[in-house]
Amino acid sequence: MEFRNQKAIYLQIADYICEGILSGEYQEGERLPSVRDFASQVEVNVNTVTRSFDYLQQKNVAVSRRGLGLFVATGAREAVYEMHREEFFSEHLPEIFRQMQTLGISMDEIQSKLKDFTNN
Amino acid sequence: MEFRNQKAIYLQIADYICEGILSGEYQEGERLPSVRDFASQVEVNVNTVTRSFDYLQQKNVAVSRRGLGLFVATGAREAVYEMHREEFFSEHLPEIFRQMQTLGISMDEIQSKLKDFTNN
DNA sequence: TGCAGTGTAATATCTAACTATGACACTATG
DNA sequence: CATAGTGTCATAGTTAGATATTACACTGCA
Repeated sequence: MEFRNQKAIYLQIADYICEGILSGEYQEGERLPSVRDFASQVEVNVNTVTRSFDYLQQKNVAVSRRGLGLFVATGAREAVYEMHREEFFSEHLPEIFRQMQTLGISMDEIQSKLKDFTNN
Repeated sequence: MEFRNQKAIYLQIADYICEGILSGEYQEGERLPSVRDFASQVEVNVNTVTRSFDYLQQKNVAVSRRGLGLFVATGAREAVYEMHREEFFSEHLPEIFRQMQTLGISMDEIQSKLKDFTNN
């Protein structure tokens, strides 16, 4: 897993898990990999994954059961969907629009790039 | 000036200045506000602005003259333009496309939001 | 020359994020 | 009951970013 500098690693891991939930890779009620498995898999410290897990619980996306593991919460998929949609439209997209204005990039250009993107 | 958590403040200040250069607010060869002016204006420490200035010099966007101030470098506008365009197409846009896929957002929806954006 | 306004440098403190490591409590299973 | 695999807690150390403060070197100008 490759990380970006801008965003905290534990948040990127949480995002990664959320995408797994959206895609259906992780079903509601299903157990997620253990902190230690995750840590070695993405080559990160256990504490960092623990922080991701804490974050997911705080957002009602996951529930931990001591001695058992971390499980996808019921209603998690819808919760994640709403959260990400909200963030997308209120934060990411406006920023993209701003940059398009500043850089003089047209919607046609975006359309063209989208074709390239979906073909690769 | 409002800052985001995700990105370092000194980089956001640098971005702000770069946008001023792109928009023509700051012409090439023109002097930028002093570190102390900037610091009090955006309510940030002098050291943070200094870091922004260092960054801009490192990117060949500005040149400092001791005792005089920081000046927009010749060719800065084109340099900033290329840098931001590159970043936009290789990093921001692909991320947006990924999220569109994950969240099931169509290009029509984006078009519609763009209209809202440009009208406000 | 003196002074105010420049960038710059040095030092110290604080916080968030990440790492390293060890330990503890709980659960299922043999 | 013992053990392996869970989450969790505690401690300590590192780094980047931001702050606070003081001081220095340079420049233009009165």
